[in-house]
Amino acid sequence: MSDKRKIAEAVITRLSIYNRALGEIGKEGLEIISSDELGNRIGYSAAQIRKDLSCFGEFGEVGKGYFVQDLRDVISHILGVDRKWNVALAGAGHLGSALLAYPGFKQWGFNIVAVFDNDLAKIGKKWESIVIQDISELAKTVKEQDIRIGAIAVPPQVSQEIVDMFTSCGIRAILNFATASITVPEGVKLRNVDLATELECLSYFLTNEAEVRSEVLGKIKNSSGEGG
Amino acid sequence: MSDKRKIAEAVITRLSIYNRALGEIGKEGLEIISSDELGNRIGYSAAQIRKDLSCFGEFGEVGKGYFVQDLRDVISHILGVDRKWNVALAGAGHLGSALLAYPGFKQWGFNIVAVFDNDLAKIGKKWESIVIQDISELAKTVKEQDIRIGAIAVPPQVSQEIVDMFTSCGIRAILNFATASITVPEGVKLRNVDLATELECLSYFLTNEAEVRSEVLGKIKNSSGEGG
DNA sequence: CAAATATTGTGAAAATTATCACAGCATCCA
DNA sequence: TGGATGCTGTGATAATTTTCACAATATTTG
Ligand SMILES: NC(=O)c1ccc[n+]([C@@H]2O[C@H](COP(=O)([O-])OP(=O)(O)OC[C@H]3O[C@@H](n4cnc5c(N)ncnc54)[C@H](O)[C@@H]3O)[C@@H](O)[C@H]2O)c1
Ligand SMILES: NC(=O)c1ccc[n+]([C@@H]2O[C@H](COP(=O)([O-])OP(=O)(O)OC[C@H]3O[C@@H](n4cnc5c(N)ncnc54)[C@H](O)[C@@H]3O)[C@@H](O)[C@H]2O)c1
Repeated sequence: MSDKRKIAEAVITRLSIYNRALGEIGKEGLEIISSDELGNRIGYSAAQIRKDLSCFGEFGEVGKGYFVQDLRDVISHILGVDRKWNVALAGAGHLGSALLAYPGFKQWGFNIVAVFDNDLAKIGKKWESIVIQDISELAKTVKEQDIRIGAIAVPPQVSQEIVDMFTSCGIRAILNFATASITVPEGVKLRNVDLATELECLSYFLTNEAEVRSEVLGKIKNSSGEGG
Repeated sequence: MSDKRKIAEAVITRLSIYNRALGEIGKEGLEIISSDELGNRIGYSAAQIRKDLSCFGEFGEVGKGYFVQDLRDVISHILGVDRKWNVALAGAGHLGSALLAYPGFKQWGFNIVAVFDNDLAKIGKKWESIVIQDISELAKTVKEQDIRIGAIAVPPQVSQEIVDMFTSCGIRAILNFATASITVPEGVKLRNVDLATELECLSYFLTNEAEVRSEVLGKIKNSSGEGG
């Protein structure tokens, strides 16, 4: 059942999680895995996994399970990560530098090919082969370098400005680390990495649920936010 | 209608977002705001906001709206952020250092009071008043310093180990930055900050939806991941 | 070979979540 | 004063998401 209905964002998020798990499983040398076993590892139900996959096609072998490598290739293709993406980073401060130094992005196929700041002390400095550019060059560079994804690591007060710069030069996908309420035009996908919200959810849990829940401690549960 | 039913995690996440928006609105000097206007700013429907709040009580004034400061206080209390929380950080590498240097946490009431690593070159070094400790001291320090939240910024391969250390010394709330499939016991809340997943969702969007969506560009939409 | 076992893919049912729509109250305005 | 307006809180309704449960088919075992 792989017709082109609107797929829920939650499905995509889980696909990404399945994909990572499949990578780990592959490294262990396992060639085939059932939805049940995969689910146990990552804390989702077998039915959920099968339903999610069924949005895109039939990839399993009845009575057997899924070929780990094949399923991985399929999911990678669905996610569009069987290619490289060029990423621009705005803000070369503490967080921006950590992101730049992080080899994970490149490994996953997301290349930070340009970095922008407005601090004269930083502009012109190099990180590996990338020279930090003046923020005013953003639009030009985005076009020249075929950049499709923008990452935002500037202070909250200016984050909306940067979003606007990105969207007006054609960027359709933005990863925002600034803790601010920002807005994008329709047709642009924004994902927020919002530490304040993460911590506040933990705080809520500790305040309102932790005691009650801990009574039933013992069983293992999932790894994706619903640990209780 | 504020009885003690199980509240959906999504509600808590939004509460946190409302709270931040209320902070910004307060700074602008506005004293009262309607659910409708608040919703417009952050991309949620007025009904959604009212429903979410109604899980906890009645905080608005009919015909008027919500007192910005009062609602903020109420939400802060619900989230349990009208107090301080002690946080332990495992891993003082690139990301760990950025987190340590980030003043936001303290401002929000989350104090990183202890940092752990297993690299002898790092152990003993100071960041402001915090000395990086050997990871083996984790349990002792967590108890001594009344630490309730653990943050994980170690390499993926060892992240599950650290989770186990945290949970076995009583930590019930964990914020994980390592890109790995990890698991926690029931009664422990885990939130993952998973950049791989974030980027892969963007990649999916660019690959499968961006062109179609961009036809209807123009209208402003919400700021929380559903920008399309 | 037949019976037992494993596992998928998927309709149907259940559960959860979001939206609608409006009664009811407060405020404003003439 | 009284009618128009603005906005909340919520029951009802709609939509979405997850879980269930099983037919269909492959594999293993004796
Ligand atoms: N550091 C963290 O661990 C962390 C954690 C959570 C959230 N954040 C968020 O990430 C963002 C960056 O945090 P940080 O700690 O790196 O801050 P930072 O101050 O170290 O870096 C911000 C950088 O943005 C640059 N900048 C400022 N205005 C700019 C503009 N108009 N155009 C281009 N560049 C500009 C600054 O020169 C600086 O280099 C902030 O919004 C912060 O809330 C950071
Ligand atoms: N840096 C980033 O921007 C970034 C982005 C996304 C995800 N991450 C994830 O965050 C984690 C940390 O990334 P990083 O870039 O800071 O890596 P890093 O290598 O710079 O830092 C890891 C730190 O953990 C320490 N460590 C290793 N094993 C340990 C153990 N058993 N006990 C205690 N400490 C130990 C190391 O000594 C090092 O200081 C990784 O899991 C990575 O996947 C990082």
